Amino acid sequence: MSSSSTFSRGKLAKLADVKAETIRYYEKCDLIDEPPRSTGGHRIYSEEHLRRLTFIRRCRELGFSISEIRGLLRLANGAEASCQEVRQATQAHLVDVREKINDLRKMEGTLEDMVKQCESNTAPACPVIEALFT
Amino acid sequence: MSSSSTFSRGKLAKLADVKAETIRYYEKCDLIDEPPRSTGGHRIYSEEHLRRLTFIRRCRELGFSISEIRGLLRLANGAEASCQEVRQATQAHLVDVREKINDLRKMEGTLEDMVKQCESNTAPACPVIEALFT
DNA sequence: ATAAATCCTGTAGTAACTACAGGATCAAGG
DNA sequence: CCTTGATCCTGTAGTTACTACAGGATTTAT
Repeated sequence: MSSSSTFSRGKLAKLADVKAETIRYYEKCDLIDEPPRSTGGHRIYSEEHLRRLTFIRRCRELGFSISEIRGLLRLANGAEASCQEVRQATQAHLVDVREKINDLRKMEGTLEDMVKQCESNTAPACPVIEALFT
Repeated sequence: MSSSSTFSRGKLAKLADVKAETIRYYEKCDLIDEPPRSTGGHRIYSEEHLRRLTFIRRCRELGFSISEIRGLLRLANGAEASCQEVRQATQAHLVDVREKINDLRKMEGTLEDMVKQCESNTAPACPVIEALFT
């Protein structure tokens, strides 16, 4: 049933679109299991590792922290009725993301004002610098 | 002319709305000058330090990095014709901020979709988790 | 068989702080 | 003046999520 390809760390990195060193880091963080080794000590990864690593990368792209991902992985591998918990975690994270957007919008507005002030300025001194000091 | 109050580190921290330890950190980063010391070795800050620290805090609130602030402080203390350079630095930073907002908006959209999928789900398994694995 | 590519480990560096430990000093009250 | 509690001193280590070595060993390709 399951194709049973195996990969070196570098190959897995390419397939999952993650840097090779990052894989070692995720192992240290207990996000991915220690894989079996070759006789020479090289890590040998499976399709399952690839799946899991892809999941982790997607979550990181969505801004989940390592410990949040740990939680999601627990839910993913746990009992079936995890959908509600996943939704709650996602919603909580959504709140964070929206807060960050709000903060950045405020910054954007202020920076826009600063640029405008600079543009309309004819005096020798910079009014923006002055304003920031006050 | 200039009132010449002096402050301890803790007092300065409160006045500038910055943590006391952060002041020491900024000194190590060369953002603020080493102040004179009391006979016992305690730092003695002046109004000028307060002005500068306030400037730094404002900039941090606008998302400027320490090294960007170093640049702005150079402009602020330098020759008069710095307004154009300040505008350029601010505009460059504005581009960064807008990029971050865009990224976060994308995250927001995806997270909203995930929550919706979770809400309309009646199956035992969570479709979101599945999707992230694929 | 040999050379190039990849892998191994452990450690240190990044940004911008924050949090100690173990003392010394300062400010206020008695 | 003296005590006591608050604050200050230094240096170091921790935080997050990686990234980048150094100095070898192993694997892969020719």
